[in-house]
Amino acid sequence: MSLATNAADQPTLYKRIRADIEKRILTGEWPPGHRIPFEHELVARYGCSRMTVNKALSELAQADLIERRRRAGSFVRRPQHLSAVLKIADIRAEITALGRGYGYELIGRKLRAATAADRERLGVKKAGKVVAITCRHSADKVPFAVEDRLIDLSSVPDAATADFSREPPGSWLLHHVPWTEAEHTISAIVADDRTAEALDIAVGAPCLVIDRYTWRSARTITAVRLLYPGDSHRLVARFKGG
Amino acid sequence: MSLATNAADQPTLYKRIRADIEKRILTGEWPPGHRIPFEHELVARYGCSRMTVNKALSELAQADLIERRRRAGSFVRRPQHLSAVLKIADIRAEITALGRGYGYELIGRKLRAATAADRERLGVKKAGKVVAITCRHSADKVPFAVEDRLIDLSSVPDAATADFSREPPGSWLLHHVPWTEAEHTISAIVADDRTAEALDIAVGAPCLVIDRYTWRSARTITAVRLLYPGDSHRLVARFKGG
DNA sequence: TTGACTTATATGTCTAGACATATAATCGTG
DNA sequence: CACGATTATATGTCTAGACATATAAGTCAA
Repeated sequence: MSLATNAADQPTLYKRIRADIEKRILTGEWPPGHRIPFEHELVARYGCSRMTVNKALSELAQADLIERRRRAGSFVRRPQHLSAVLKIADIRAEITALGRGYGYELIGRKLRAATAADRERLGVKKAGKVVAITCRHSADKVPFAVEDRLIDLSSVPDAATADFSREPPGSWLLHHVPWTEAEHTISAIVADDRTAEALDIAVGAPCLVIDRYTWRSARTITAVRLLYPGDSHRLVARFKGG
Repeated sequence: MSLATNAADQPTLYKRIRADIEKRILTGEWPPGHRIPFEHELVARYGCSRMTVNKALSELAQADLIERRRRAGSFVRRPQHLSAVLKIADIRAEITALGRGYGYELIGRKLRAATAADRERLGVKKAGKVVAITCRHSADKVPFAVEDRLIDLSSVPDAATADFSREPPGSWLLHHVPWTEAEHTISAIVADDRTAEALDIAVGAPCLVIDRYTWRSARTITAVRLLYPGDSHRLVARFKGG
């Protein structure tokens, strides 16, 4: 005989409040800069305690949809710089997710004392050992990307003995080393002889370049350059915002 | 004579709890999958009420750093697909932020009934009017990007009368139309005659291409293609993750 | 008009409870 | 042993208060 305690409302109250406000913001009814009702007004409107509306508003603030100012109130934030969540998965996962057959080929692997160029690329000052890896990823036997990677062995000693002949270094690192920060730089180049051969495209064809640097608490882990055939591969970023 | 009520701790308690846990996750001390202490344990450790630790844990969950499961506990999430926040600001803001002089030039503007190609590009089915705009952005008098844009007038009627000869359409839209969702596609091409001339680069030089589609609640607003000289311009994405 | 001081107020944080609910673990039974 | 019913438990939500604190707004004197 026990019925739902809250008659016919699926979501919890604070979620309903949050969704109500979010909707008004996204539909433009409350434009950027608009002052949202005060907490005590929402308390009156929804007949709940202040902690409940506070939770709803706090989450909206955490999501950067509104800005809260003491004594002044809460305001709809203006569409911040267009920011997109660019999902760049591990290449193997990316190809597998596309339902295509993943292929991997280790082209070269060298363990050496860091040269001046290596140190500059990794952004470290003192000397140390590094592993340099070149490899190729393919999808359904067609070259998908070539990878040129440098791993700092003082940050990741295990990489010296890891077997990269079958497991791609990106996947290996992802599962062995936690990262805290990274940076991508995206640019375009035209294929030189070596790149053209590796990707099986014409010399002078466009290539998309991703340079990725990964750190763990200010300590460099790896620097990698990925080259994709530019006219075929596409990076897609989807985002939401106010 | 009034001292701080809480002796020598700047941040509030729940923020300290949150920061403590975040640190352990980011340093790898608590790896992905690790169960973090139960709320009642944290309550005992910090000597506070459950609502306080609950607030800390809820925020970590909202930030996708941990996952909370009823009866089971809270767990460190595994590094989701590498996801980067790619900040692609309004071009004018981007150039200004670099401390360079922004220049803008409207190359062409046409108001027309949507052609089949327009409709396909915007992803709409029924006919309607569109504005097609071509323009060029420059930094310190040097071509920075050329823009080729289509605006759906059924979504943004004001765009028909807006003056795009001085204000770039991107900035105008950003300030007049709230967006809810967008998608970027990044690729590389080599410059053809027209592009080479517009960007003042050689024919066959690499170009970075960004195609951006913007919607407002499933309604297409605009489709834009931006072409950047590929060897000079770089998109930088920074991100954090577990 | 300007600057310094005071006050009012909205948000920020916190408590000590309460009941709801999903689900892992246990217990019985066929 | 397999499977369904029961129980224990950690999180989820909520309340009715409390005091802290930043700051917009008002007050008043120079």
